[in-house]
Amino acid sequence: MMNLEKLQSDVKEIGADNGPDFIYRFLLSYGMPKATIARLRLNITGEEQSPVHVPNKIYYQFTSKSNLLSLFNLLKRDNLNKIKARFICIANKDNILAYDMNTEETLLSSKKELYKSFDFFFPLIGREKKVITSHVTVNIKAAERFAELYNELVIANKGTNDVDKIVSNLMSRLLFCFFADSVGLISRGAINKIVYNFSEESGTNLSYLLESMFKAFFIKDRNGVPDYLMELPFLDIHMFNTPIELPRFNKRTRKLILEISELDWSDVNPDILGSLIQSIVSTDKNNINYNFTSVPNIYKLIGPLFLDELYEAYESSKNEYQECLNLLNRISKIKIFDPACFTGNFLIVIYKELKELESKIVESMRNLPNSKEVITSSLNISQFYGIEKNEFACIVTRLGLFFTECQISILQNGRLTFVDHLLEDLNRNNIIHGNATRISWNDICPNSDNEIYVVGNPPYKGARKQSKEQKDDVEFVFRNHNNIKDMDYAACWFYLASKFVGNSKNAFAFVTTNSLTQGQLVGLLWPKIFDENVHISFAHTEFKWKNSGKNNTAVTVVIIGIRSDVSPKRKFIFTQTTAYEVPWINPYLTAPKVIVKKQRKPISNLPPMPKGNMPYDKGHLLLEPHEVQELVNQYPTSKKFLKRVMGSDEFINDLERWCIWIDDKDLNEALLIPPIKDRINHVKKFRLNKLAKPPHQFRETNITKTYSLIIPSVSSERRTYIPIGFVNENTIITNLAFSIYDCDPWVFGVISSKMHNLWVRTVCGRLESRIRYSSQLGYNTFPFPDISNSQKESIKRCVYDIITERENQSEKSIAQMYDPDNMSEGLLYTHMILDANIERCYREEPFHSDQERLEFLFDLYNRKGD
DNA sequence: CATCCGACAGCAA
DNA sequence: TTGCTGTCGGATG
Repeated sequence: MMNLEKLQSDVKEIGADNGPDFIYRFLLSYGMPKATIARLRLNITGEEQSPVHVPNKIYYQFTSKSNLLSLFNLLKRDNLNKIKARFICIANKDNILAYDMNTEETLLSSKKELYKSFDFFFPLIGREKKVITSHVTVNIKAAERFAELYNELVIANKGTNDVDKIVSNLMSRLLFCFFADSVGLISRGAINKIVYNFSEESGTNLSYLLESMFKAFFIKDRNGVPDYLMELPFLDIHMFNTPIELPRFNKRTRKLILEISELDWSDVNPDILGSLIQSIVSTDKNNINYNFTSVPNIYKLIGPLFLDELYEAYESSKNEYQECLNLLNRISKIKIFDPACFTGNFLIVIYKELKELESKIVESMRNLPNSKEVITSSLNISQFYGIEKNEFACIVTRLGLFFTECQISILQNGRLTFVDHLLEDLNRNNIIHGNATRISWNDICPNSDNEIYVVGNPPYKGARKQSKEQKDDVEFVFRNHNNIKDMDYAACWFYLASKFVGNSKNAFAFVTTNSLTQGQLVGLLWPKIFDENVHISFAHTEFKWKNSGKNNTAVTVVIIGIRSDVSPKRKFIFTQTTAYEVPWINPYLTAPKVIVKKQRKPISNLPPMPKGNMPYDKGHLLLEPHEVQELVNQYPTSKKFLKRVMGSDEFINDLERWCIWIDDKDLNEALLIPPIKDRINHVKKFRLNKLAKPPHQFRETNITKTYSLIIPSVSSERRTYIPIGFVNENTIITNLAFSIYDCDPWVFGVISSKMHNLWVRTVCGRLESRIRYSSQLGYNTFPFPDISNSQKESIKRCVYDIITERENQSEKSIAQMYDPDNMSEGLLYTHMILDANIERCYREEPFHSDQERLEFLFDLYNRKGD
């Protein structure tokens, strides 16, 4: 067992020393044998940049380049999977980027501070579970205390009008005070001291004390400021310049304030700040989910959008004084605009990044022999624009940017200088409180000749889950279009941003739900976007949402970057481990140039595929096996009115479920059975004013005479084939599966085929990443040639073979038979034969890859559409 | 009439 | 708490 404390202190020492032996000493502390390290050293050919590689453990490359993320993207172009290592690391003189191939986490740190995240590399010493480092716990503690204070105040002031408003007003002023305290805008520890000394322990006069404190900041001539507040400076901050109503305090809330003010607020990590605020405002009732974007995800977005390019420009111009000056000038004019900024994570991270680039340029210039004048930084927070609907979050963004500016100033000058200048920046305020779907973006961030980059993570909300207000917003944004009621809320931002960057050299990129790149949304939204003369410039394919908050939202996201057609750039599709250049990126975030729209009827010669029957019953027409037992035992005649039902779950996992199924002519007889009558009454109640269909029946009453095909609408994406099957006339298929009634067996063959499965995976929607079969999108659009009877016969034989093969293992459920890790050879073989038969319907020459199959299908689809 | 979706939902390990 | 995998209902075209 390794001594973790020693490990951490070793990493700290190695990072601080930062000699040329960094990686070797690093590996040594993580328990790598001395012999291995000696061997690694031998491999070095003298080139500074040759990588250090311990197979299956770590791959480390040193670089002289300053932007590690760009280099990481570059490395992805050769596919990280080819490098056999758990950790991929890139480092330059000061910083290190590490990527964990298993957990897909990215760590970006200075070498000096690497010890704070030393647990990131625990897998190297055989520990998977991470411990939380003290550095992080302090910040989380601050966040939790702050949220606790908020909640306690709301409880303590219950009954007061506008409690939330009053409390959040106070919270923003307190947040300001704690930050101001940490950067020395107020003398350090002053807030804690004043509250401790001059308020009653019971908290009764704290409200009054704080009021006087806030007032004191705004009295320029200090007239009327009580002696005990004289150490507070005059700070002309417009957004706090109006008196506010304060909540009542008690012993507990006073104590919390004291505790919070004792914590160190000097580390404005936007990630932490975001989690802090999210925990406070995420209980919001106006149906907006507040989520902050993690720092690694922000980097995924800003790199390809503009940062990589700026760094390239820097690398190529750092030896030319004039070119450096031009670049500085360019940076000082860039505008960054987040129209859904929440607590400003994007803006703060980008501000820091640009500031760092700027200082690198300045440093390069100073070192040039012909360096003339003294160059100083000119990038400032008034180049950062934002819109945020939540007022509190909006204020936090302003404060976050301002204090980041203060911190950088302290870092560069050793102390806080030009305070008036800084305050002026804060007062200029380009962070607007408002609804981004309603106000003109151009008024907030005026288009000019200079570059504007729009970034962010706009709120997602599916069409059926939007509030009335959000629905109206969508209607308003797309007021010039028809057929827009199924838009996701986030689509508003994509459309408005496309209008904003169209025909300019501006560009935008958003983190967003993968729903926008799938299923019906593709056909609904993207043609409208492309009409604005823009195209997808880069994309990061889907990954699971993650941030450092407590409860991670269950959602799968993508990153999409969009540019105007007048200023195209090289196009890249990124995955977690690769980056490849493509000539074109479609809304599915793949390369072929195609958009598949919903079809009412099959475009090929295939029978119609309706959805199954929907109970629409709040469960009252459905019965579990034990309920059937009880019912039949008590009322044997009820047997006549019971049928098996099958949705996806029942079919795939071999579950038994029953329903009440009554022909109209038998209704009176059925009503004689009290439990059935009872159930029907419940359904009647539920359907009141909703549905005309009589309450003893499902909403649809389709039934087969012979056999019907069942196709699950949602199923696991891990299976090679979407399992489908036949059911007889005694089974009712529910709305959770599709069906083809009285289905000819050769159709089973078409739907089971690899060709069809590929098509469905590509053009249908998903539930997160699950397969979501749909008839209008995947079946009706499927291009399949007209085939002869003899072709149908041979497909039929393949189908019978598959069915026989399934019967041979009938003790298993479909899920077990099609378990991707455990499919029987027989079943695999019969499917393979079927695939070959189906593919011969398209052409004689065999297909060599799925890529080729898809391209062939898209081509056929495009031609069928004509 | 009948569909496609969910900043998901619910269960098991 | 994480991993796995499909419910349910209804506004919408």
